[in-house]
Amino acid sequence: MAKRTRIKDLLNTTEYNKQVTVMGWVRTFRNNQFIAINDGSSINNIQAVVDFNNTDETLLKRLTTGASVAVTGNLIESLGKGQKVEIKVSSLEIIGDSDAEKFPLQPKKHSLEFLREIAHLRFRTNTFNAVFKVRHALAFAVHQFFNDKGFVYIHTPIITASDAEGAGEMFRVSTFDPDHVPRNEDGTVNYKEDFFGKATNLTVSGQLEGELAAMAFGDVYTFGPTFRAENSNTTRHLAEFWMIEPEMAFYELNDNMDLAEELLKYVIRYALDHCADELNFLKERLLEEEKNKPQTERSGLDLLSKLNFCLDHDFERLTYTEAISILKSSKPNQKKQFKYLIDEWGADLQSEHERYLVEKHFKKPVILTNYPADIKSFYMRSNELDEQGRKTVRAMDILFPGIGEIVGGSQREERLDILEQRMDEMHIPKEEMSWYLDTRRFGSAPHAGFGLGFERLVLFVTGMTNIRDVIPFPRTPKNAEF
RNA sequence: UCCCGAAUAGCUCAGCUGGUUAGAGCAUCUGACUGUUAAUCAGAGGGUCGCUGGUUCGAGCCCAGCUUCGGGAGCCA
Repeated sequence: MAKRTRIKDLLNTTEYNKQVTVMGWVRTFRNNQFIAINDGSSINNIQAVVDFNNTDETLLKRLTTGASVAVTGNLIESLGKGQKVEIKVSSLEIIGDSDAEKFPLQPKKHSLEFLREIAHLRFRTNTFNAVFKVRHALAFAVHQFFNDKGFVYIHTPIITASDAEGAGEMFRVSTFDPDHVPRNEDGTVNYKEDFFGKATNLTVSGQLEGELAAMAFGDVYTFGPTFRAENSNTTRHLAEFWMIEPEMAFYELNDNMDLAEELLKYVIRYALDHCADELNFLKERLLEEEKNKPQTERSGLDLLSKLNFCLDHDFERLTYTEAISILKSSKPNQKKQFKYLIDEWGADLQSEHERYLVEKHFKKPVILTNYPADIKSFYMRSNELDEQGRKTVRAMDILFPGIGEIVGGSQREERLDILEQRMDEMHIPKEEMSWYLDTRRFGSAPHAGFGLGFERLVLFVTGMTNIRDVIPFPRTPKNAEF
């Protein structure tokens, strides 16, 4: 094809009176002469002006919303207000027609629910253009952050045989014909006949494999798709989501927290620096949205202020025990406004409690640490019993306003005997995990890591409120379209 | 999975106490206009009221079940 110039470059230029060719999709065609063209390079359109008196009428009729076009013409300073530059069209070609009666996107506001039903076309809207640009920038920033720090990007397997991670329900991977599953004499499924010769699943976490690599490279991370077959129907859960999981040798819990906070601030700053147009658009969009909400439900800060606030303040760090005592004496607990009242140490925190801490009490991101051992995973590093004889582990959760848990991590238990004891207590089969325990048998070392839910990060940075709107093709219970 | 709510034109919604031919804005189409910014003006077309069953002389409206969607909870990232 002929060379094209990206609209983004033209919008920023001051070099007028030069011949340019632009290819993109028609957003609107106004007044029989003004084509707003978008090619995805910018959230902003370029205006191409057609001389309708000297243009074939049937050609003009084909300038419908969604059609792809190539226009060539002189780039000039715009004669109208609202844009700096425009193209005075000398040649116009419709590359692909778009039947106006059938094309579902109109030059007007659509509900996110409707756009979710046409996720294959929603890329063509301003909102999703912005969201997925920011998503890209964040992903890129993650790699840059770790690469600059000398971390090794490890590709952990997507198909796994281990089912001991306990991170959630798993999707089975099998080539069996579901109508003719081979069985053993006792009626159980004979997985020896299956593709891998054993029962296999889609991964729920790359952590255990990450630990293996960390015991050689020191600092590693994974960034890949993760699958949970939980029947979760919320604005914060996906059956297929992307997770970033760094794992660092010779790290303790504090080092782990430092890294997580640094990472989050780095990628947020990167988005602010590289997606100014997009974030500004999303900010305005959010303000518009909130106009229809009662005062009490509006967020105090606009999107950009919220992100900057996050960069300018240290995350609040406190232990589970400290959190319980704050919650115990909190107003909603005293006035019995919590659905689940806090009375005893050891209870798991409900999201209403997490929200109270983050959104009401501290009003900033919070890192909770040292949870009761009973409510956490087997691999987390045990602390000494506290003065009251209570057992905690070196876990940390980072809670973000409006999102809840965005990071979950811990220092890992590096002592073989204690790890094995914990596995026994929690009925985790040690035989199947022998490869994992080898890390503790041979040159064990203190290490730590965490998982960052990528879509939850994108939610926070874009200000979107439903996780289905920050991944191109969301997979949720009863939904695997496209 | 549980609780709450919703489903009416392509989209966003209205539809009274159950009563004649189900409405509006936007979009679309036709025409006019021609420096517009979600252009404007005039006109036209467009409906199995989510599905199944029930109550009733009569159901978009009431009842039951189902489906899908939204919000919240749980599980978590």
